[in-house]
Amino acid sequence: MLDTNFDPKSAEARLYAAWERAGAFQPASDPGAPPFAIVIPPPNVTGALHIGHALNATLQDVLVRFERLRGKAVLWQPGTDHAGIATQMVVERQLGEEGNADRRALGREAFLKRVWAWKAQSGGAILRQLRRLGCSADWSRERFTMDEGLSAAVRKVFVQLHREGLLYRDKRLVNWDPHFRTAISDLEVASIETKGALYYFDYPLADDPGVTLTVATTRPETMLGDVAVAVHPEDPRHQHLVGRLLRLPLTGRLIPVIADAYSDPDKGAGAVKITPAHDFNDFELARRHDLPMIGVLDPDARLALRDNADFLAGLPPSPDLDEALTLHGLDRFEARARVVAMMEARGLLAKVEQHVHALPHGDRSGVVIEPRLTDQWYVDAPALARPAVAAVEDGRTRFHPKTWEKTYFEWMRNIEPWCVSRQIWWGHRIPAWYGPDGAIFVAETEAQALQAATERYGAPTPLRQDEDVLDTWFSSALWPFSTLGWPEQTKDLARFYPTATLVTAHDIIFFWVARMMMMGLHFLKEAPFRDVYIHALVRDAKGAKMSKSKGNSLDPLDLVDQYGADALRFTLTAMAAQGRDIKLSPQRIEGYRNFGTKLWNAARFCQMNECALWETFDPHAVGQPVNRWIVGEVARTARLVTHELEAYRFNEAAGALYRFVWNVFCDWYLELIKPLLAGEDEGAKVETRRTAAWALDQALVLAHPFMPFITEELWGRLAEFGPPRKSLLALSAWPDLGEGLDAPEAAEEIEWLVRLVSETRSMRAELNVPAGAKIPLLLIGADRPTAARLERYQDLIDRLARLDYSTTAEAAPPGAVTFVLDGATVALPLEGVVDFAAESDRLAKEITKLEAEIRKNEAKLANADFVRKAPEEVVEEIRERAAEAETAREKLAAARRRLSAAL
RNA sequence: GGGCGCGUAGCUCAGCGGGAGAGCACUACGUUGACAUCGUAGGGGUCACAGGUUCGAUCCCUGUCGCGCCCACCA
Repeated sequence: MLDTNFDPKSAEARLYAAWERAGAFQPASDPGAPPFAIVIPPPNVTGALHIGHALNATLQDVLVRFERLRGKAVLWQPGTDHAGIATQMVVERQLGEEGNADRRALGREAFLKRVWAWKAQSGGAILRQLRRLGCSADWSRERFTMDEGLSAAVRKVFVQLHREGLLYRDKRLVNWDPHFRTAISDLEVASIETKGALYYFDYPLADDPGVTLTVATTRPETMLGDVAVAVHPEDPRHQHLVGRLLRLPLTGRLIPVIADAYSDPDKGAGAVKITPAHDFNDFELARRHDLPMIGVLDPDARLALRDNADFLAGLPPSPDLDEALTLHGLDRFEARARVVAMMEARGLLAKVEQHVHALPHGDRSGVVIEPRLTDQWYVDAPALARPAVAAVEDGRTRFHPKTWEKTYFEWMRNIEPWCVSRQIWWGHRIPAWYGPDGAIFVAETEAQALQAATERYGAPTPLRQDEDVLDTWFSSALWPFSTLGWPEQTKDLARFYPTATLVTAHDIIFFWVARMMMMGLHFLKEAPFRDVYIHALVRDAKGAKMSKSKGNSLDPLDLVDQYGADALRFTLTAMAAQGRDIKLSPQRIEGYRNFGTKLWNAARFCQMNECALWETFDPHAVGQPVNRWIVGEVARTARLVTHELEAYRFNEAAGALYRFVWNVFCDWYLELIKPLLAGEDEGAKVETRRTAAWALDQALVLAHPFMPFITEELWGRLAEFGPPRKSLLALSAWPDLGEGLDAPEAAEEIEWLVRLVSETRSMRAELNVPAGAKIPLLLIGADRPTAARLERYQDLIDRLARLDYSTTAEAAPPGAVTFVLDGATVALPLEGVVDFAAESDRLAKEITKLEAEIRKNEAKLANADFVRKAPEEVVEEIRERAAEAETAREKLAAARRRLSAAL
């Protein structure tokens, strides 16, 4: 016998082990089974599960379990990401906390050993946590972005793109993170509103120091790298200065005034200083005007002046220059203050204004990003983006909800070259080697590079490998095919690529989805997935994105401990409506935990009543109306849940299931069959037991994707009294019930019954009839079939509505309260039990309500346009509604008259 | 500056052209042997505001106000 509660703590691990033992998570070997593959968005290998992962994984597991039950060969590919900067950051912090030398002092090899050790220690924890949620990924295929196979894929992609001219080395401005001392991509930069100051500097003319041109800057320290001042070509204020030379204060460099439309007469001082090595716009402008580029910051964003040949070139010695050189080695912000002071001392600081502007910050380091001129590797993203855009345009890949396609297009159509090299150590080392003359050899192995070098130099020549590693997202971009064995042409690759659905949050559409699309289309010629389901972000109370670094994340494992995995899963699924972010509350989870308990106790009831599954049970063959009705409801619910899941409306699917189990099966069906189960009619009893068992069984299957543990447990436990199960629930079959099971006449009958009971209960409660009091019920003016129904369900009605007896009658006795059901009047003789004056008031209120309804409907029907233009069935519906309201009003008015007479 | 989304019951949120919904919270009643993690009944909403389209608008369009997010060249 089942306990009154499901105990997740004792059951979850046991059930999970049973699934794994049965190989339930491996794709079906049946070659005829249609494939269905999902690759997991690989979490950071050293990370911990947060609520966003829980949502993401739950939705994938719902789909995967659903499709597995539908008989597909399902592969949920799990794995983890090495997460370059993030992981390196963690280990560097550890080194710091231990008081150890930093990574540079430690050396590359020793440092990497540390990271691998950390990975060995903490890596995989997050995947174990996913198991606790019930995730049915095929763990036997777990991959890691830096394992041997995936690394081979990375090298192959790098080399091939390079050979095709789609990957190249270039010297351009990059977003430089001075904290990590590495380049980062545009995407890893976040604009943050920052308070600063706008400084107005006067730059004197070289041959007429009395005349100055004022420029405004938020970054005074970069003036040391100025190479020009630009004014707008049509700005009358500065026309006469174009072509003349300014003497840059502090350094004495002679720089030209040039005309360029980039300069906005309305911004700042109307003339803008040009520092090509430290500003993206200035860089472009310098290219147009063939200006030199003078970098004045080192990798730590300190001023680099002393041994800086670019900076010193052509500068005559001077006391000013000597003073400027004292800034060497100063941090950029310190230098900023010093430069301002030096300019002020020379009377060249015109003014200072407070200024708020958006500054780029490293999303990991949080420091202000410094544009810096460096050599980096770039992927020709604009070229790769074109097919990726086309694939979504023509519907080969579809986003759900569709609105995200706009975001995708917007970014893809304006994409910039992707800087893929990183000056860190944890990651895929760039497979490029340099010869003594600077020649570059890109090859998948060092041996191949050396071979190429030998050919080039005519003799074996030592090469130096590129020190940098690749952007983490470079390997993630290959995930849908590298995990399947590519570049080998494996059976898995042939079977599961392209994958079916990608499930992810919108914050990584650019980082990941777009890049998988680019790489998948380029290397496999097919988009990596047919559907992209974008789910909500789980946010904190303030609506801020949850993240480990902010420390505002909830721990899903705590919630699992507290409520069970099923409750958390059902909650997340039920809240996963498209298009809105989720704010999670424990109360909500509690509510859905109770739903599990409800299902459990429904099963317990069935068990107590010996509702065992009958192997040859045919739902088409049941005869009792209540059984025919529930069979139809099961079929309807199965169709609905299927339909909603196919459309990725997880919340609708969960809602349909919830309503069926609680509001239909428990609230009504189980109550309605109690007399049958306790009755004398053996035939009806047997049929009802089998039907109840069948309906519950179907419900378990339908609920399994959402609540795998409790349903699997019930599936097993219920078999203790019936025929043995052929398989675990996880490997059973999804209901495929057509419309042949619908039983409209049975449904109408049962719904009438439900309304009669509900209305009667409502009446009793409203009139404060004590819950224990048994009262009679009289049905007046009923047609033959309705009267027959009353007779057929008399016992049931009496029980559910707590009646003394129920019967048909000619007329209501004088002292009776009444209500109207369909065409008939229901009378409850309550003389002496209720206050007739109060009842009269109640009737008056009801009548007023009905009159309002009648007026509304009649006004509609009187509107010729409505009758002419509205669809026939709508007009008909309003007519019926009006007629019903009118009958009800008449009956209630009559009742009120009787009541007055009785008083 | 550009874009996306949201303002519906006390709270968290569904719904989205034809009679306003759920969960929780609240009120009253209830140990009718599945379930008190429960049952029965109930209160509670000019569906942000203003225009428009329509026979009909919470739903579609426009605008306003409020809130959130993404993107954007640091004068």
